[in-house]
Amino acid sequence: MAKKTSKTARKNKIIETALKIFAEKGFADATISEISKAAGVSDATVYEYFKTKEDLLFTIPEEITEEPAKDMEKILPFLRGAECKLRAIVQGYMTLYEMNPNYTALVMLQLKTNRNFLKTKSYEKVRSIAQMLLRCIQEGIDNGTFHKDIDPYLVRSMILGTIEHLCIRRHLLGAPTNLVEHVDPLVDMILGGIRVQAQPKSISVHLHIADDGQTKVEPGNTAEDT
Amino acid sequence: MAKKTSKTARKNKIIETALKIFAEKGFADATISEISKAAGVSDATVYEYFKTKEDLLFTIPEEITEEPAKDMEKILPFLRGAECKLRAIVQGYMTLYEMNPNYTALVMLQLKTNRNFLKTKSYEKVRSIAQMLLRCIQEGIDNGTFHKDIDPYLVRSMILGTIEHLCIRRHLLGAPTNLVEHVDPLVDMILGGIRVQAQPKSISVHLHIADDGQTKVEPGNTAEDT
Amino acid sequence: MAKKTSKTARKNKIIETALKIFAEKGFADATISEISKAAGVSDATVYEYFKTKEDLLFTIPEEITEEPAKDMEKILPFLRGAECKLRAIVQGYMTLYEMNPNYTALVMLQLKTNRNFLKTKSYEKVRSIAQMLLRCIQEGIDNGTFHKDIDPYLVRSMILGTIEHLCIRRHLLGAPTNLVEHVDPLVDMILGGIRVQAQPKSISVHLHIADDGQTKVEPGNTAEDT
Amino acid sequence: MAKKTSKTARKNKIIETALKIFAEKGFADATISEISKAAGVSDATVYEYFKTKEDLLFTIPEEITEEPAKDMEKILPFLRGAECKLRAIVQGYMTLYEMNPNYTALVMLQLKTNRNFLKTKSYEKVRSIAQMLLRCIQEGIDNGTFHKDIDPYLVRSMILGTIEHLCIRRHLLGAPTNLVEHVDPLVDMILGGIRVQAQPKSISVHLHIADDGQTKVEPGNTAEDT
DNA sequence: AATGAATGAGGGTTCATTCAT
DNA sequence: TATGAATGAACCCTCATTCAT
Repeated sequence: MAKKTSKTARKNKIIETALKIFAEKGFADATISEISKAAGVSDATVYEYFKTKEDLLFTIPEEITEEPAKDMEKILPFLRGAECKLRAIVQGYMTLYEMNPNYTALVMLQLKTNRNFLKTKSYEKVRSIAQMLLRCIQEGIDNGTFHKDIDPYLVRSMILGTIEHLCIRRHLLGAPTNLVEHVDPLVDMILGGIRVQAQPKSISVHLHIADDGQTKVEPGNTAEDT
Repeated sequence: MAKKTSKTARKNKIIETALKIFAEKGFADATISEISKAAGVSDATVYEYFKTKEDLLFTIPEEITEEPAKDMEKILPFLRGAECKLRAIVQGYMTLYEMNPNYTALVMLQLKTNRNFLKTKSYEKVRSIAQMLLRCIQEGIDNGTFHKDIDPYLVRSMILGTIEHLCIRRHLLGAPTNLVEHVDPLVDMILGGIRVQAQPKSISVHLHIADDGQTKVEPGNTAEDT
Repeated sequence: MAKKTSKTARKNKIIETALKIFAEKGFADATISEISKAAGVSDATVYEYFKTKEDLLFTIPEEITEEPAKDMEKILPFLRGAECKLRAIVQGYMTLYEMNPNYTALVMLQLKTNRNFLKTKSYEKVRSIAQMLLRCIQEGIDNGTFHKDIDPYLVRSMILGTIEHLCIRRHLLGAPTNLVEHVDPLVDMILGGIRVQAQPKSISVHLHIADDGQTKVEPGNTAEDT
Repeated sequence: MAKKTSKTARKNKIIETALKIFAEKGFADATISEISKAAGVSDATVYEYFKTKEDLLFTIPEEITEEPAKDMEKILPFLRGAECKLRAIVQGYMTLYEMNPNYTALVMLQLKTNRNFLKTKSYEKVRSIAQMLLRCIQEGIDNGTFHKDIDPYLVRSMILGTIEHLCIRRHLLGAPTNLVEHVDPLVDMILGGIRVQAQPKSISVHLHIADDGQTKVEPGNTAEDT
């Protein structure tokens, strides 16, 4: 009846509500009428903003992914070295997923499943982050940080696959409560698997030559800290 | 009409057909009537064998997973060392998924999504293989092959996540045609990341400067093998 | 629930009911649920027998037209002369429409309007009667009963148009209660307009009274020329 | 926004657009929003001018019929004889319908179908022309031009029914491209069927009994004059 | 006067599931 | 045991219409 809220506010309210309900019950089992009721609008109003139920589904990630993707693009240029960047991207993913459990469930269980999603503008945005990851791996290979003969696509699949697996476990089993704390262990393992000899590490030797003529050699700090 | 086929044969026919159709159209978009028609039975007959549509879905992996799981259990005892076993399990997964695209699509897109599946006998079988993987990682940790401080669950998530990511890519994008050829690159990278020797990659050099003025250099253990 | 009636009986019941309701409220304003309720079946049952609401509509005339069309085909060969046949066909139409007011309303108000109906098997049957009429007019022209230069299509349009106009008036205004009584007036007027000579009616007699007292009678040529 | 057009211009624009769309898609399948968009106004504006969708439909013929009806009323007094007038009216109809295909489709398929239309002011106008036709037939009967025993309503139904049949055929089948060329054939046939001279043909025998004792018989004048 | 925005009301259609035969 | 036949229960979506601005 009354126009209490701005148009975009209404639309966002619908999107938020849909996100919540789609995440909880799954796309197929959620109904528009349930969403509209929860959003405080009528069924018809939902269709004012979204062409179909699926359109509503596909619109959700568009806005959520927008900001993180842009942020990551701003951050990366400030980081030196493929390893740093890679770690940053992984952290970005983990943070995003940890802070948006509903969105995570939606992506993992409803969107990745959906063939039509691949044709979507939303998917383009999602993909853009995945492409940063790929470029970063490629960069590491090109500048000799990573092994020449690794398959960057495989590495990316390892990273994304792991993240997704953790997210799904978390959603369905409640398993790893905390996602971000897996960033370093994960990245370290990945790096351990693709890094060309922990090069610099091997060089750091600390020589302590004592007055007494004794020379004491201590191992360089090569330990990774997790 | 006439009983041309044995009861189990009928049931299997239904399961096979359901697998195909569920994989192609998704659980929600497939209809019982479509499946029954394709299986050459009536709708009602499907309900003779399966309590509900979901029951039919959940029954599918039970039989398919049965044999591979048993095979793996037989094979593992013959293999020495966590690395070997781990490689074998990965190969088992990849082979299973590569040879059964429909089953793979079903697992990746329909079953992993479904909360109810977790309560299923089928899921138990699927889990049993995942548990072998976990035990094998744990074994590596225990006997010093793998780093003490790695999280075996995370490692398993890496392995399974990567496999699943490859499978989904293959299904939706047609991307990696061949799955099995990724076994060694994947396992090697994983091992590179968790193997104990990997740590000391760093070329630790021990300098013993003796009183006698002699300096003795000993090579550290740096062996990496990719 | 219980199968009280045979399958065809059910289908016919639905058709009858639909005929009644479509005729009363119009296709657009009638609802399936209304029809199914009146027919004593469920909505879903209607869709067991008919693919869509429009399919149900189009199926109706098929059966109703079937018999009259066949009857007319049997009758015509027994009639001699285009005029007789034409009169018979008109009587057939009028009788059919007079005895089936609902069907008439359906045809006049719902079907004639509908473009899709033209692609229908039902329409073929309806057309077949109209074609008999056309052939009959053509026959009259060919054998000299009717004027050579009349347009048989126009004549048919006159006949059918008049019939339909009467039917619609009757349905909407209640005007001519009786349709069949218009058969002869209508046909006579039509014949009056197209007959080569107002043949039988005109009693043209030529009297030649000869000198010899003989009176010779010759039939006169009364040909009309338009 | 800006008031670019006068109020009546707006209204007319809506009416014209509605005519077009109703004619093309049918009343039921056309939507207000479609019409308003095509007319360059908002949905709500349509409702400023017309109370309901049906009201809009019913308003359409009012203006279109107005002029032709008045014209015909002016013309008729200049014509002598029922036949002339009848022919003029038929020509009026045919011309109107030939020149306004959308209007014709609307009348034939949407308005004649609609019970509510009968209660409309628009219908009154439409009827007024039909009444002229009736009066003209009656006049012919009264002054002996037409048979005493013909039913003027039936004759009118013949005329209007034929016209309408031709119009519908034209609209749905594209059949007679040209309507006006059917005026004379139609009217001639009608006149042939109802004109008084047709009857006496049969009776008129001219006997010339000559002085010379010869009796000469001449055929009566049965020729129709067109 | 004009409209953007919202919605009530409803309708066609689908399908998993049941049950008498 | 197998199934033809029936349906209850929903759901997505549309649109004429309203009203505050």
